[in-house]
Amino acid sequence: MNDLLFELAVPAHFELAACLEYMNRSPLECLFRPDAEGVERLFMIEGEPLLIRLTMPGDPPRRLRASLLYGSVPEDAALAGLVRYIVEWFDLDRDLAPFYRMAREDELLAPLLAANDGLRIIGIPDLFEALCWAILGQQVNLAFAYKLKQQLTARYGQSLEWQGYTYYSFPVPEVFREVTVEELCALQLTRNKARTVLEVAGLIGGGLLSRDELLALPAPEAAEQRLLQIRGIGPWTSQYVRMRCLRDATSFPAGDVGLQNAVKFLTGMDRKPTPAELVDLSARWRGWEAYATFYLWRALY
DNA sequence: TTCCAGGCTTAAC
DNA sequence: GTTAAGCATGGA
Repeated sequence: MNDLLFELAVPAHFELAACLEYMNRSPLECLFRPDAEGVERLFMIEGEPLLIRLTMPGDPPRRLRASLLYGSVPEDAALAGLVRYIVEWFDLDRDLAPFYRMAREDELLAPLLAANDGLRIIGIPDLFEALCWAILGQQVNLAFAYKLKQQLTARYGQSLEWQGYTYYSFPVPEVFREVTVEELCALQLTRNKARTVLEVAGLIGGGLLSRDELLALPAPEAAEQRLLQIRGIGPWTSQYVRMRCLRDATSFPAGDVGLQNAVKFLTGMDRKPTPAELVDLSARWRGWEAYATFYLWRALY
């Protein structure tokens, strides 16, 4: 089966190849499967698995095509939700022209534009997944964060085996209702991470926290404050979620050690810049801090 | 062994 | 409000 599901027009400054290069950064990524031409991802729609492949065929390729590899064509509402997910995943409805105009003149960003032309912030549209990914990534190296995510997903998520490969979807918050901190610690989460994951699962599963609610707040800063009320979620995590899930282009995780290392490397500093120095530096990226960050991260890999 | 990694909390000033 | 110390785990 390889049915056309839908096609989307893509904006200027979008290159699937650049996005795939980013998505391919870790062989331990378990929630999607990128290759040279496209990416595959498992969705669970009303309990039914749906395996999708995204490509950009044609020459010149100007449309993003979603093909159905496994499952049955969803009904209109579910299909619309899937389209929305793809748009948010690749940040397709954002006009990047202003960012490119600014970044082309920027000493630090210009070389990164050239090397990553058409890269967009790869989003994590699902709030629970985004929060968990951020929590798992606190204070550990990325390889280990991917390992934690893989173990959590394999244990509590759903999967589909198709043509010899196992695809996974991230667990929904509800499955953690009876899960204990000890069970998560067995997956190598620290007690703090385990407690925070369960706390967030309870809030989202209980209807006390949602992406829509955060987006409905008057300002991104308000969403950040809401997330900061949760024990185990600090400035970095909430800024990260603003950037990857709430799609706030102005979010700037100044405390991010990856960002610090990228700036150190690109400027030739003999030490990492302090968060305060990064905030000062980011003034010239105003309005596009999250995109600057995402591109700066690319200097590390 | 030491140091670092896409931090957070608590206690002390 | 700001800073320091403790935490906890794997990888280089």
